[in-house]
Amino acid sequence: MAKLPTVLDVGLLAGVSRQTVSNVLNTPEVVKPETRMRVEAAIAQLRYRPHASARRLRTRKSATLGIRLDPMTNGISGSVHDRFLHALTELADARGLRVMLFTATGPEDEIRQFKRMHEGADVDAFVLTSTFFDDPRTEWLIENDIPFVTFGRPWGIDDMNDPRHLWVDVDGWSGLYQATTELIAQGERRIAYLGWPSPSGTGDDRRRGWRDAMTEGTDLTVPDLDALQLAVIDGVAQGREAIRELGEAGIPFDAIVCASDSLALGALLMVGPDVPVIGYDNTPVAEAVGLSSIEQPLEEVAAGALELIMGAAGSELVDWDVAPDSPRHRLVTPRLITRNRRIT
Amino acid sequence: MAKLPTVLDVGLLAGVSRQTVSNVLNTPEVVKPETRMRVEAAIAQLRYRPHASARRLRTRKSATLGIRLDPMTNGISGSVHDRFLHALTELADARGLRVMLFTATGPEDEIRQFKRMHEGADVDAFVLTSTFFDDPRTEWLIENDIPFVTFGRPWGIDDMNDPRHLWVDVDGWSGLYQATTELIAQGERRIAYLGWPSPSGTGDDRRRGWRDAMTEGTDLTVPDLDALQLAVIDGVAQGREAIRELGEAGIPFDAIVCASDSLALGALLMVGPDVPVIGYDNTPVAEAVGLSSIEQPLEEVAAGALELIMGAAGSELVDWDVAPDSPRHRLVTPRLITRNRRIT
DNA sequence: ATTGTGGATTTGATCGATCAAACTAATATG
DNA sequence: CATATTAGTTTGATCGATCAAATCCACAAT
Repeated sequence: MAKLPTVLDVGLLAGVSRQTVSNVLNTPEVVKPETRMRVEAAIAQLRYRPHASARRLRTRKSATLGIRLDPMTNGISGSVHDRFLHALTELADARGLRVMLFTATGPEDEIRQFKRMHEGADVDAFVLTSTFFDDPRTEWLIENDIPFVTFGRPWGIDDMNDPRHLWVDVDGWSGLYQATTELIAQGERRIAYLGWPSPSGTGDDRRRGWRDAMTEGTDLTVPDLDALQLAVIDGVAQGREAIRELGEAGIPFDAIVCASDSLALGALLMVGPDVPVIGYDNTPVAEAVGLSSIEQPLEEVAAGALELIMGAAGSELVDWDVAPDSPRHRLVTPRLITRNRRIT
Repeated sequence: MAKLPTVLDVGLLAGVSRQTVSNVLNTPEVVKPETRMRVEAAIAQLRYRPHASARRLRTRKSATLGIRLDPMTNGISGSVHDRFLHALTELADARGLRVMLFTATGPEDEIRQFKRMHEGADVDAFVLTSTFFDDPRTEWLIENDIPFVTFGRPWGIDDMNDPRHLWVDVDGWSGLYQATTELIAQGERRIAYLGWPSPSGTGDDRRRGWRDAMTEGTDLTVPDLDALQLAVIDGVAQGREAIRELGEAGIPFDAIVCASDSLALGALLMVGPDVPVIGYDNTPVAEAVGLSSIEQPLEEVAAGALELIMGAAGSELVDWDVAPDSPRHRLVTPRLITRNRRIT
């Protein structure tokens, strides 16, 4: 295995010094065009590639993002995180960035990992998913001045407009509002909401979307809405059970909107083909059984995350002193995918 | 942001040289126990962490595995790759290894990525998934002496016992054999096989499992089996259509075993609740609709991959000159998960 | 002819760790 | 007693790149 070429080898061949080679690579504008072309030819001829670790050691940058691989991907909705990961990796790749994975047993362990990877110059920044109320991870990252962006709004004490905390999120309110409004337009009146118990940032947000649409679009009273509003732990069995109980309680309903596809599938298995059901996440399951669902535009979320932290293009972190007016967060709108039920 | 401590700082505090600190970290057995303890105390006090890039520059090792993130294996079975990735990341983490992701537009592009990441000392070794006939990637990696392990047997010209090619795989033959045998034991006779067109390494392997079980366990003739053997592109709609055509052709069947959950779901939507169907991969969809399916033990696959390439423990690549008898491949056995249909 | 200016390029130092060789002191060998 | 031997530790060099400062050079202004 022949020794790999270095900047020096390239320089020797092109008749310039190592630094000029480095300049051609990093700041081409300072090199005279004809010199640059000669160096570029030498680079091509030797098939030179910069040594990533050497560069990182010197620059203290790694052009790498760290992201935790969620341990609890079981269940249908796991695919959301995975699809986000796909989109992120592809878009990062297009910018010359790498994505490094890690796992953690809990928030404290995750913080320990942050420290390790950041100190070792393994990663420049982190992408956090599944943020929750008063998340200790964001707190710690802010204190330690480590760049990061979250997929998910800060739900706790943290000011949503804190400029030190970048975030992208999907407007769950809008998703449920769209779904509910669509059903109302189709003539449904008593539309039930099958969601999760409070407090849950995303869950409460989605529920409000349904409630606002119902208040505006129907003449149902507050007690009516309260009766149609179900809150259970996420899961197919739980969704099914909740709808069964609703029916047994003698509360009539014409349609159901849900906080997840798991719940929606449960509902759907209970009510049969005649009651419209709309899920959330547009998972493969929804597609397979022909369930209408709300699609999160994860490519857009991933693109937003990268833009917030690295700017519109490139692989350098945004310098907030230089670009104080860069946007700090982004809310993307999901869209309703309408399908014809396939379960008979 | 205070300057991070280095080996020198630790040495100064412990009253030893930088090299001794390095030895404590890498070859503790050569350091006198009492010195070692003093150094360890200093490391703890300063919260010293070795700088990953500096170490990599010197050692030319990165303690990192590279794995390609499949381009949106949309559809239900995408979760297999993702589950494998989860298992791999967790097990790698336990050994102090990192997993780095990348994407590629095709085999040639993937080879270009191999080169970049390996030369830049970004990764020590690669894990390949979804190998296919005469895969050019394995060819290239072998030629360039870059360590790798594949999830999937070499299906082409490559000798399965080529010691330069490490692989782990799931015994698809056994999976289908188990499923078919189980159905025969339940009294089914005319069991159809819904699979993919040849040539397909995994597909052909699974089909053979079904055929062998049928030949041994029933008195069906070769023409019978040929009639019951369906080959279509993977997908819910395709599976459904294939079974519809089978019925229309007037070929009777009592049960169906499939090469994937997608096909199985399609079949299941066609035949209704009375015909037993068994899928493959045990995806969330299978769980949700109560479909029996063959589970691939992906944790075991991931563990196997790591053991082949890094030895039973540790984060150093196996040195084949030192350990010429290390195993070169591993075949793990899947198991049948039996469920009660939930689709009514 | 002298000095100044700015563009283009080169040189020396450095990032943090490990390797290879050298050194020290204590023990063993002939 | 002189010389190996060995365990434990230190010193010098190096990995490949980039930063900061120095140098070189052509050309203009005085």
